[in-house]
Amino acid sequence: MERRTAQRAAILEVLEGGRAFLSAQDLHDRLRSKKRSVGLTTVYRNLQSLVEQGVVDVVRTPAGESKYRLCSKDFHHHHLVCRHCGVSVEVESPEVEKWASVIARDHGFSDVTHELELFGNCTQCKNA
Amino acid sequence: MERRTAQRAAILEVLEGGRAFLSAQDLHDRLRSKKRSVGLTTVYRNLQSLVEQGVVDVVRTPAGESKYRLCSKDFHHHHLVCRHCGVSVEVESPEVEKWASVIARDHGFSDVTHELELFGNCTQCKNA
DNA sequence: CTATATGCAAAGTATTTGCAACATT
DNA sequence: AATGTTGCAAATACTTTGCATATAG
Repeated sequence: MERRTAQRAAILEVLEGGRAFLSAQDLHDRLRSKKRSVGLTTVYRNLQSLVEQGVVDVVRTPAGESKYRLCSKDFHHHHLVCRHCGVSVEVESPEVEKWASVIARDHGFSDVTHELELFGNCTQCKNA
Repeated sequence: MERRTAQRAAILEVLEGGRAFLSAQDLHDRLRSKKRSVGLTTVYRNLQSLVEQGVVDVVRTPAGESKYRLCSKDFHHHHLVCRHCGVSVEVESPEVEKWASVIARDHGFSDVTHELELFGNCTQCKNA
């Protein structure tokens, strides 16, 4: 995943277009409606490599689907994600980080990491 | 899922035996080695009903598998789970709850819920 | 006896892999 | 030309569903 290909560019273009978390399927659909179709397999492969590069973040929805979004790679953050449209905000949580390390120590666990995401309805989708 | 069946009893017996999160498959395997075999489908169906009753908690591992464990249904908590053996501790986090509601308000999101789990290596598995 | 639970086999998701054709460098 | 990339079809992993049979109440 180091060559410049039309598919990769198209994928990045869609990702750069919004702040919403999209599934591989969502991305595939959007590309198709923009007449820039890319195989679903290729979408998966590119997303995976973008995740490895730290350019894209993933959240697993409670329904068990992975959703991807372009993210700041420079600071540790979590997301507040809209259940309906997927828009999201990057949020920091110094107090959570601190809490987590205290808990880890108290129970003698090492190498403790945490998974934290907030899900809600954004201002636009309040009704839905 | 309201009748007393041998299968349901066997499943509960295994769940009551430990503090580890088990996948449906794990449970199915343990039942088989105890000579109390239960169909995998039945394991899934019972787990699902136990989850609905609030008796069992689920965590989705980063690998995308659902794991189940008997849990206190009376208070909101999260889990500190060992990546190797699955043992886990229920932990409370008043500061996280508070933080989450502030974030939600600040961004105008409503009905905000959160998914939070801590993963690490327990004392027994430090080496592994 | 009746309704619910079981369990096999088959279907359904979400994602990954094999591999030949293809495009980038 | 050489190697990385694509995309279809097939494989995988987990979970759910259809349906006939068994069983609790």
